[in-house]
Amino acid sequence: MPPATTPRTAADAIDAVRRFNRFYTRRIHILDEAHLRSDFSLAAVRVLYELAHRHAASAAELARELDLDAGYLSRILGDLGRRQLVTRQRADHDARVSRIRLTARGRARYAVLDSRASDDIAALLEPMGDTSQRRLVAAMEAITTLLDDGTTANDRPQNAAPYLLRTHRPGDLGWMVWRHGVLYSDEYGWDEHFEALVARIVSDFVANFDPAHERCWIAERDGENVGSVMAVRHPERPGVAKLRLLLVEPSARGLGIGRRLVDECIRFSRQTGYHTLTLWTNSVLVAARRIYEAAGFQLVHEAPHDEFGHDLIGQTWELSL
Amino acid sequence: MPPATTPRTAADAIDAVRRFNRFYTRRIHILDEAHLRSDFSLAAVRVLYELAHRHAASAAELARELDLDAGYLSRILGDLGRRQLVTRQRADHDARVSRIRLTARGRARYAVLDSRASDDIAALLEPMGDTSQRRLVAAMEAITTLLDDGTTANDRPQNAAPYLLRTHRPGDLGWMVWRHGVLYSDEYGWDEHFEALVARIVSDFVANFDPAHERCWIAERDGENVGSVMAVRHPERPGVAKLRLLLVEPSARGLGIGRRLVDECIRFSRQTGYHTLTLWTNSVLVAARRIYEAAGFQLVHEAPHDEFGHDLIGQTWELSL
DNA sequence: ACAATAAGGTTGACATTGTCATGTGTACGC
DNA sequence: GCGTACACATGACAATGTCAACCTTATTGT
Repeated sequence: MPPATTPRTAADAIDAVRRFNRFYTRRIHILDEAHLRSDFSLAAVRVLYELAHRHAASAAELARELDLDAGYLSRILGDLGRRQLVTRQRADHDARVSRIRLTARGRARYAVLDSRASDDIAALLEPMGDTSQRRLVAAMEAITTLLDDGTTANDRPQNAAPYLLRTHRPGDLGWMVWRHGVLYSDEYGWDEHFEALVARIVSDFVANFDPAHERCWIAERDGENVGSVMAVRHPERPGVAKLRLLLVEPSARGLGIGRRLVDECIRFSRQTGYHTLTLWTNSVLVAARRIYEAAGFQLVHEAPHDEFGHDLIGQTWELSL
Repeated sequence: MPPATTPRTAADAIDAVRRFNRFYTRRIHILDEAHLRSDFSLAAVRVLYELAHRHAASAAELARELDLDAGYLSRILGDLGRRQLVTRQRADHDARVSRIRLTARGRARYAVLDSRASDDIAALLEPMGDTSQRRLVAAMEAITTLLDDGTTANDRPQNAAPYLLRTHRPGDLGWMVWRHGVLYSDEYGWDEHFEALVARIVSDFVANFDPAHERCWIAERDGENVGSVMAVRHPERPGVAKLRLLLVEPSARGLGIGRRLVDECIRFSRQTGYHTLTLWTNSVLVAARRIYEAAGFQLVHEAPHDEFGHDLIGQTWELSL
């Protein structure tokens, strides 16, 4: 998984889309080959699919839905009818249109095709691992959602939030170390000591984990992690929670994710019974600072330090809950 | 389409993939229509594309790459040749194969097609907004990466050195935590305690780092990390080095990367003056075990443990240098 | 050196798939 | 009821894809 290259220009995005089209035209040929092992054409299979998933349909509906030529479709239906897989009868309300339905026979034939296709996909997914599968499915759903709007029916409600928060899963903690390391190196030139600090925090989190009083949130979009934060018990001060490892991927900034993560932390800390939420940050992180200020945090302490390979000013912020 | 749900069962994942296939077969028809406004067939356009993006090709290469019937392709090329868009000449090294190249004319014709296709995609993307565009591209890249490994990769010839080794850079240590967490969870069901252990190892590595006697290697392929290992001083036994965090991505297995990483470790340890190289692993990791055995490591200790949420047998292996 | 075999490419015959124009019957507004 | 639009069917045909036979050149094994 490459660090999801964000397109810099419109041309890059266009290329990426075209590259995907080429990739998927090749691929779809391979994926859709269930029909090759049957005596149905791809078009016929698609028709059968549509019929199996709606009670009855008119030819015009099918043609529109599948983008088939009316004449061509007529012939496909004729053939399916001859093989007694579908019935066609005049619609009551309009003698021009024909109600097309699958016969029991047709339904049975389709079931075979269907399970064969499922098996094919299962074979594709099987060696893949849960994490990858989830990512694949999420990415496919994202594409569908993003492209669907214009052309196909707008029958879907406005998908509410383009991201979701969840607690951590295997791999997430490592992801946090990785992305902190990469982004703070890229954006501020911090060295590996920062990455090591994050690794330490993460490992301590697991070592001392108290599910009732501590939590880690991951912001996920299209199956891809785009943000994180955790709330842990302050090691020395009872009743005080510590917010740590707030991060939002550059590609997902400006959506209010950082804000949302901090809010979630505050809500949790308050509800859990802490009286204070504290955090340590650095003066150079201005975007984060704004979030903390807006949430009501007060700057209580500042001190210069030179970890991470730079002269920095560390800050402690606190919020009374 | 429901708001990006994560699949609960394998069946859900299969359905999701099939849904996407159906969606994209419809969609690709619409996206790829640039060729409809030209006097080239889709297949011909694909051939032109391939030719435009490589210096020259043989018919067999094209047929393989585009999954076209040899006879069909021959005819397409014949037609393109007649229209003076490509030239075909015998290859020097093998009189059976023909070197096929685009002529200047062909290049010009392709450029028109190409820009038309770009315009189409641009029109698709234009109303979309930056964030959505980025999401779309990221999702497409994710799918390509996830699906590409298995099938298309096989077509790729064994290019000489498909990977390179280097020492670690910012982000690499976090990457190691992440991938260890994900892969051991996917493949063996290990829990976050393993991930935390890796994070601890990584953070200790940085805290005590002695560049002259310790090192971390990353295997990189196509700019992507695909493997790792590190050699560190044994904390208690002077003169003993420890090999840790050997990992190879599933997509890059079978290329001898694991072997190579271990060899590198041995070479380094020997050269640095250690007298022994030791490592801790688990009996379930059979692939790794084979590498250690082949490299001459001896099993010196075994003990059951139940970290990581499973009953496991830990093993210590050693090699005299 | 030579036969057997395989690979690259071409061609003819053919099947499948898709397109277009046209025709028939029906619905509907005026 | 007349004109127009729609649903569907059909004929004619073009485009696309498949298969097997064939020629030529390499490669392999003996």
